Amino acid sequence: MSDGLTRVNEAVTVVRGEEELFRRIGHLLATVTDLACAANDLATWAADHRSDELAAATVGRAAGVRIRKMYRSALLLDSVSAHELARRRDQFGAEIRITHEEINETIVIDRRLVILAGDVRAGQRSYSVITQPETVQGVMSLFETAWRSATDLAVYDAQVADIRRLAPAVLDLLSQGVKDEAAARRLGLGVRTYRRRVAELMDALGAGSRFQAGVRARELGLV
Amino acid sequence: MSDGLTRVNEAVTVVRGEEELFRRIGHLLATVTDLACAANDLATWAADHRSDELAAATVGRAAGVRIRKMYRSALLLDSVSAHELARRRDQFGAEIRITHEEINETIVIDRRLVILAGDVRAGQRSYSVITQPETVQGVMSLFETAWRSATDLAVYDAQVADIRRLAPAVLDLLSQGVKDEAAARRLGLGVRTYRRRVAELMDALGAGSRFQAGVRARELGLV
DNA sequence: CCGAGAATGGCAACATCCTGCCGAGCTGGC
DNA sequence: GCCAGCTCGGCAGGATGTTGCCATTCTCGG
Repeated sequence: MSDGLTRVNEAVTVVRGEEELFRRIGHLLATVTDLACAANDLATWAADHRSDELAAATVGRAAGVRIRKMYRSALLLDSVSAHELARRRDQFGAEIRITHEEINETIVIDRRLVILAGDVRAGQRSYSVITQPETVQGVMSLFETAWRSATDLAVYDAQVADIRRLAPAVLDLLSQGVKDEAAARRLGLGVRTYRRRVAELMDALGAGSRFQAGVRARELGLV
Repeated sequence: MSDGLTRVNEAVTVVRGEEELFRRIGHLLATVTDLACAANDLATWAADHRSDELAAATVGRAAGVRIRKMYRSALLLDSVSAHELARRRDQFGAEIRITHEEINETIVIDRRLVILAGDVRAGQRSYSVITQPETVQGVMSLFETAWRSATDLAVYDAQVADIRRLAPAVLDLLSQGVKDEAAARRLGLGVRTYRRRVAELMDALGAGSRFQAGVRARELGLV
C-alpha cells in the first residue's frame, strides 16, 4: 500500500448458470438480514424461488430482516405476475417497489456481497459475484438511488396499472397542457366524456386538484 | 469453466488518493470516446479537472465523443458551481444532468472500465478500479437507470433553482391539493397574491395548465 | 421627509373546470 | 322485439382558476 495501490485477487468470481450460483451462495440466503434485489421479471432469480422455503424460514426469525425487491412496471401488466408480487410482499414482508426503467439484474446480500447478472451464453446466464468492499459499497449506492426513485407496490397497484391501460391518451393530453375542448376534439370524444375520464383519473390518483394529479401521475411514471 | 466457474484475478484494483488514480488512468482520458461520470460536487474528480486540457483536446477530435456528467441538485444552489457546470457543458459538449438523490461517485470509461469512489481514510479517498466486463456492464446499467431518471441541466436551470428558493410553500400547498382560498389564508396572503405566485410558478415551469405544472414540478423534484 | 418603484390585495370580467341531470344509443340475455 | 344495464354526450349552473386594473402599502435611496 506504500505505492498507494492494493491489488485485490479473486474479488470477482464469474459463475455460469443459476444452478452453480445457487450452490455457491444459496447458504447465505438462510441467514441473510438485508437483501436488496432488482429484476426485470420473476423468472430471473429462479434460485430465489427455490429459496422460498428459506425465505419462509426468515418469517420465523427475529424481526429486522429486510428484503427489498425492485421490478419493472411492465411486470404489472400481467395480472398473474402482479398477484405473485403481492403474495411475496405479504408472505415474506418484503418491500417491493416498481420502477419504469430497465434495470440490470442485481442482488446485494447484507451489503457485503453483490451479484450482477450478465449475458446469456450457451443457454446459461453468467453472474459476477463481488465481495470487494469498496465495489460492493459503490453498487449498493447505485441501487439505493434507483430504489429511492422507484414507487412502492402498494401505491403502484393494480388500479393504477388499469388507469395506464385505460387512459394513456388522457394522461398524454393533460401533461401536454392541452385544454379540455381541444383534447376532447382530438380524441373524438364529447367534452363531458373527456372530463369524466379526467375525473375518474383524479379519483384513482386520489388527487383533489389537477396539479396534485399531475404530481402523482409523474410520481407513478404514468406520464 | 467445466465446473461452471471462472476465477478472475486482479479484476478490481483499489487505489488510494486522486494523485495515484490519475497516474493510473489519466492516459485513458486522452482517448476516451464515452465518459459517464456521477458526482455530488465539483471537487470530487479533481483529476478530471486537471484533465480539462485533455478534455479540451477532445473538442478538436472527431465528433462522436460522448461525455455525460450527473450531479446532485444541491450543487445548483451555489451559483458559482452552477456557472461552472454550464461552462463545462458549453466548452466540452458534455451532457449534464441533475438528480435529486445522493449518488455514489462513479466514472465509467468507454463502457470498459469503472471507477467507484470509496471512503476517505487518512485524508485520502480510495477508488475501486474495475475492468471485469460483466461487472462493468452491471454498473453501467445502474448508471443508465440513474441517468434516465435525472434531468437535463438546460431544463433544470437557475430559474428553476430560484423557484425552489422562492416558492416552496406554494408548491407544497399545490401538491397537497389545497384550494386557493385556503392556501392563501394559510400563508397569510391575499388570494390575488397567491394566484400571482402560482402564475409565476407556472410561467417558470413553462406549463399551460396546473396539471402540467404538477408533472413538471415533480419531474424537477420540486415537490 | 420625499418620491420612485416594487409588492400587495380587492374587485371584476372572463376562462376553465366540475358535476348532476337526463335523453340517446349500444349491447347482451331472454 | 323488449328490457336491463351500460356508456356517451349535451346542457346548465356552480366552483375554481386566470388576468387586467387600480388603489394602497411597503421599501429604500436621496
